[in-house]
Amino acid sequence: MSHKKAFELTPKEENFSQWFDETLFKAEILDERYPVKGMYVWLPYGYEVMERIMDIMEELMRKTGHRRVYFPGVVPESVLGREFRFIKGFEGSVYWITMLGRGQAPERLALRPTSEAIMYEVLSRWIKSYSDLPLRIYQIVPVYRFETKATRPMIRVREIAFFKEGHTFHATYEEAVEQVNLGVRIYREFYDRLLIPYLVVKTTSWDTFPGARYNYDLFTIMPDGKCLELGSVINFGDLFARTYNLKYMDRDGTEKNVNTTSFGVSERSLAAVIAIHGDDRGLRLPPEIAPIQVVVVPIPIKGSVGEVMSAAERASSLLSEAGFRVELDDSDDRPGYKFYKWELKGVPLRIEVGPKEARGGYVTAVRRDDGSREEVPNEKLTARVGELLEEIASGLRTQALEYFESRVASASSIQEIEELVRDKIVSFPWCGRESCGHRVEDRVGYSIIGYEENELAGSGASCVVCGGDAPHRAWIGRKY
RNA sequence: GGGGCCGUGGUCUAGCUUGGUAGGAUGCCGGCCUUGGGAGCCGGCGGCCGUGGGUUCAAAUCCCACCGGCCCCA
Repeated sequence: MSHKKAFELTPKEENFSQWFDETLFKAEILDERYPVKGMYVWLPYGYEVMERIMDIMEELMRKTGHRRVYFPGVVPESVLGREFRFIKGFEGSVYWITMLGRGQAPERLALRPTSEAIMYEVLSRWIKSYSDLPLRIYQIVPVYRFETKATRPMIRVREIAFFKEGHTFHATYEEAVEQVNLGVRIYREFYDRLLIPYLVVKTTSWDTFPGARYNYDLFTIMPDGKCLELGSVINFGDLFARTYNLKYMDRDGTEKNVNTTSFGVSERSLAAVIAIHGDDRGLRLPPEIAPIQVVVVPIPIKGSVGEVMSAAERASSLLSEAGFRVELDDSDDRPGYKFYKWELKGVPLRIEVGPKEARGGYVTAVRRDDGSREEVPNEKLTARVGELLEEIASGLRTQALEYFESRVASASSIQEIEELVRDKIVSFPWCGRESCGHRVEDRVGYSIIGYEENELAGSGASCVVCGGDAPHRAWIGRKY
């Protein structure tokens, strides 16, 4: 490996994994050098981006009637164990606390791998009547999963540091169905605001979360052509309720089971932002989540240091007063060095102020999304910066969509799937029968990611296996 | 889950085959000089060579185990 400068990256196309790891470290998102496998340190800059992402999520959750709570991170085996009924082999991916101080724990305790069991244990005491329903809560906490040898920062981790898990409780199955649809809408809006293209699919019956009636997953496609699951919305019906004794008294005086759902997203949302928008120079952050939206770089030349610095300061404070997040980089480094540094960190807009600008009453604005530059007169500064940030967001969205489109394809026969799936995520018509689904998976060698239900209804499409009427559009491809 | 490769100042790395004073680049600190895409010069700082054990007069180097990382396959 040849030597790289502090801000230099392996080209993204050449080796995505390496590009991703280097970017996380050099842009100061994560420190990967923590000595526990699958766990990473979040650096201030990375934490700030993640906070802004979670702010969007919280805004959406509040708007839709979900309230934030906190439940403990430790659960006794006897409580978690009831869940194992559904989730075979789950025990093997739990972090167990077996010692308490110097002594053996009387009962093993688990670090939460997810919080259904923890919450349901308590909620059976909260929920007594139909008037206690619906109940919608969420929390943002770390969860622990001892799985996969092949850990990867932010994508396959053993400590999910930012797990937003929503849990809802309903009187009827129909309401739970409505809730799941709401959950999908929330996630759509969330990823729309992150400018990330995605696919919403229902998972196949044989790949559905254990203990669930059905679930929807959101996927995006990473630069190495693999699907990344970005979120999941699960309808448990009353299956968990029966295990955890979640009952309520209905209007008619009879006791009924509560219907439950859960839905979660994690720091994978940031992984997608970084992977999809990033380029060979580093991050390209959407303005909404960029900790610094505008960086002002003064370019002092001997003899004009004073006027350049004061023009830069003026621009910086004007923008700051107008509500933009601005950084004036008046450090001692040379301008070129600063350009590379802030580009790596993904700052959407750079304002350059040199002697020409200072004297001419304007600044030079350079966009991170496409590198284009323009002169902005001082009197139009704040208005134009606002417009530019919007243009940058839409530029990023357009580029991301173009990439996404280039990575998907549709097939109408198994043979076509086999050809296309080599470097694409492929859709195909499916009748919905399990045997036909398995047949495709066996032939193609990958599993079905999920299907868009009734997306092809009435189109006359025929199943790639049996040739029968195919109402569903299924998707198949490589997965993380 | 199966197989392979690797671990040397913050970062990247030479040295390991054939045991004998750990070398460079970058970074960091101080100073001078500079600033329109990673400047230059002078001086300085920074290493129990991943951890533990073994072989040996002597281990970064050879052997074993563990921890951590990367790659390929399922």
